[in-house]
Amino acid sequence: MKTPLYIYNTLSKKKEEFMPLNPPHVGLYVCGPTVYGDAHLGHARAAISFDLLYRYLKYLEYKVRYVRNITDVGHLESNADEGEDKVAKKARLEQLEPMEVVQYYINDYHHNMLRLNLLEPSIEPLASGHIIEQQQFVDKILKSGFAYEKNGSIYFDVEKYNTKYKYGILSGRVIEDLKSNTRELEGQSEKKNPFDFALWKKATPEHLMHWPSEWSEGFPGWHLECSTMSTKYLGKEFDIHGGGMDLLFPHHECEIAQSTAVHGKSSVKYWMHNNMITLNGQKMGKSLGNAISLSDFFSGNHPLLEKAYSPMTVRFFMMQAHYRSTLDFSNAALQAAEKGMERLFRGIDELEKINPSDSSTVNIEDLEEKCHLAMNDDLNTPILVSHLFDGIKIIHSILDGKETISGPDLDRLKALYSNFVFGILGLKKGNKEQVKSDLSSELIETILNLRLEAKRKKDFETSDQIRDFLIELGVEIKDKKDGFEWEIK
RNA sequence: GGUCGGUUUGCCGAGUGGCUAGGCGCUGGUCUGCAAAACCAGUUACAGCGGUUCGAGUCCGCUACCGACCUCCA
Repeated sequence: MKTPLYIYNTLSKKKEEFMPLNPPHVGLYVCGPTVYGDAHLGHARAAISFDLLYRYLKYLEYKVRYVRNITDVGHLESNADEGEDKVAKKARLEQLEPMEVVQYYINDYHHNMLRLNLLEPSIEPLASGHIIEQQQFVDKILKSGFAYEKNGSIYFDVEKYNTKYKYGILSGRVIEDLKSNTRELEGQSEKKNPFDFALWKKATPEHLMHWPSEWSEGFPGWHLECSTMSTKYLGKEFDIHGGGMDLLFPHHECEIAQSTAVHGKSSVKYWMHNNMITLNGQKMGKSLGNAISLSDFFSGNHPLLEKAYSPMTVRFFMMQAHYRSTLDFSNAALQAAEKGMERLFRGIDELEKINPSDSSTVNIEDLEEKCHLAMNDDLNTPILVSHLFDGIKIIHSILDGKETISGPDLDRLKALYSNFVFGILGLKKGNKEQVKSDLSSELIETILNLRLEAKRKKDFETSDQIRDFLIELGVEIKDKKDGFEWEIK
């Protein structure tokens, strides 16, 4: 690769050249979902953003270990230290075992991620499976002196930490501001400061999920699981930590504090954050009640949806925007993406019809270089997509006889689309091709041949009747010069 | 209130100070028995005001509006 990969590091607020700690190995950790509700468009944004990164790193021939966790405990509601565990709450409401709730939503998440054509992470650890490790981590923080015990709960001492290190390096927050701004809520008297966060929390009697420890029967704090599991599987120092921008503070800031307290420095070299999906300009979020689930998108079963959108439409929609920009949901935008993607796929299909010439009048190498440049510039997929559409114009020009392409260049162009569209953007074609191979497709073609015959005999009444009949059944007919093509709508 | 980000052509959405992003839509054309589909062409905007510069969506300042985080969130 002529140009190196640059990625935006939230820590430095700059695009930095990506240089792995131990090439060709790359450690990538991404905050996955808290499994207490249906996977929604926001989950898809994060997952797809980092799936893109994962795919591109692999394309660049890095050996990537991709860890994406699942939060199934320790994630509290309303207040990080006093609220009720989200999973436990759901379980109580639905009279289910907590792990039953967890399993249900993990299945839902996996199912939807698979439909979005996400590659599976190398490791997908559950917080509940790492209680011992988290307790050990708490122990280390206690030994480092940056935590204190109160009534069986362990809290991180942010103020003390701030005297030796600096709290707030990622979010740009300063502790003095936090002192004046952190909202005072009731029942926080256990903590020295309101911005201290729980590492281990003693369980109240109604709390369903708890484990024994030397401090109390309790459960780990939310921020702890990511510090524990990322360093367990990727080492004390690793390359990339990703997640949604909404996790930047306090979650990721606390992770940095925890790791630094134990290891003396932050574990993460590059912090990457995807931006939010908005709905009418407002963040789409579970807690705001305006999140549309992925299942709804795929079925079209939601008052705000004018129709069903395929997983690939959703994926392409996101690829047309940069991962660090907010992306506003609308039916118009989704439908525009759907049509654009169809045009892209049609163009790629046309590739197979090209006959190579002795020489090229088109510059495929240049196109390829532009695609790489776009991706190397902090994964600029909108620019990449624009180049891919330029390539589609080239394909049509060749088929029109306006341009020529040599055999090697044709292979190169095919490889380009295969690599970038299917490999890196992670798009895949629908199942229309499958339909074409079975009996019904043969029937459709037989009927269309009869129509063609009628047209030749200028029996337009019959041919139009057949056309109306098939359109009624959802078959789209595309008349060509000497024949026809068709598609299931 | 504090911190940070945004305001781009009808819509979505990129833009590294100087030459057309791209998609959708729209208009015209090609093809066609008609239509549809497809393809081709056209469609030059950068919230406001001031400044820096030979030259500014692009840098600086101010104003207006919108949003994110500061509480769980992808």
